[in-house]
Amino acid sequence: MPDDRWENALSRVLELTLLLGRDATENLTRMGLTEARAHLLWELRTLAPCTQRELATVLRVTPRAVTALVDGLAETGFVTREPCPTDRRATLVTLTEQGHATTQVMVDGFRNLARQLFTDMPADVFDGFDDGLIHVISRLRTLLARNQQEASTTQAGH
Amino acid sequence: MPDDRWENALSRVLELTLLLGRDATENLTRMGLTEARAHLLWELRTLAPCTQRELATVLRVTPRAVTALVDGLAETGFVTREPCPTDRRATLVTLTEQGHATTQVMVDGFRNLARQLFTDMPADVFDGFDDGLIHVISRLRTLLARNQQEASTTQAGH
DNA sequence: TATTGTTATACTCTATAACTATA
DNA sequence: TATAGTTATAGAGTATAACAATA
Repeated sequence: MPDDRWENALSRVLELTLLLGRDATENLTRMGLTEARAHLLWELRTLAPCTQRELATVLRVTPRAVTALVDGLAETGFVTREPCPTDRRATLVTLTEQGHATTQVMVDGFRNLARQLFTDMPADVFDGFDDGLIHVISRLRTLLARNQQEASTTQAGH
Repeated sequence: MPDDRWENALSRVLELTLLLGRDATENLTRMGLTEARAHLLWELRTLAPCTQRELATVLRVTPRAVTALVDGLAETGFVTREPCPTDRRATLVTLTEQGHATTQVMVDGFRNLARQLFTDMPADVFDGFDDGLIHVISRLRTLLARNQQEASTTQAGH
């Protein structure tokens, strides 16, 4: 198989990420959310109530960034902070009623998008698409793990 | 087909975008680039020399943002500004030698990634994956165009 | 001692608005 | 008048470092 076809496919993947990002930003803006805050809310949907430390880990940002994001989400009424009963250093972030309603809108939007993207895709194409996704994600995970390893050995070398 | 499979596929697409972003950020950081600056450089690869106005249009950001990005890229030696010979208001952004070398590294990385992602994907799976991408991108374009239209009519209604 | 979250500070990206120079 | 790019200003997101409270 010529490399051209692979490069075209990867170009399409990148275009897809651009278009999805554009769609998401538009919809989130209408809900009064940014992508970073929506990402936190999305994780909270399954993790709440959870500590800011946990959020920092799953979002792959610093605790400082979580403080800022939770500040914003609390000011706009999506979440509240509560003291953690078992660890007085920690605070638990929970969804308000508005926060629950908003994550539900996000879930509905997600399902709706899935339906609109795939509803009239031929079954055999869908199967190949899904298998391809699994394959590509697996490859990418391997690559990232390898980079991670290289980075840490490089650091150790200093 | 049950909606579950569509939702799982969309989840995988989102995961893929996350992983690709992580990989890109890591590689770009090593080159002394951010994603925004790399995006501008990537467009410059085919457009240079071009005006900042053109860059603002293709990057979908304001002229002000382009000024800031070009400032940063010029300071770090990737691009230079030159007066536009046909329009004295405009400036042409061109790639320096370092800029050319860097975009070449980016292209090589892109090709390398395509190879690593698809090299041992069965041909029939690849075909389905690629067809699926085309289908999904087409749907998404339609959706975005519809949202765009709604937004402008809503605005006109005021 | 290690961990949780904060304050202090700074950098990048982006936007709007007002302005200059040019078309 | 309209356009290209800038300055001024502001807000969001993120990072590092120093610190307080707690484990």
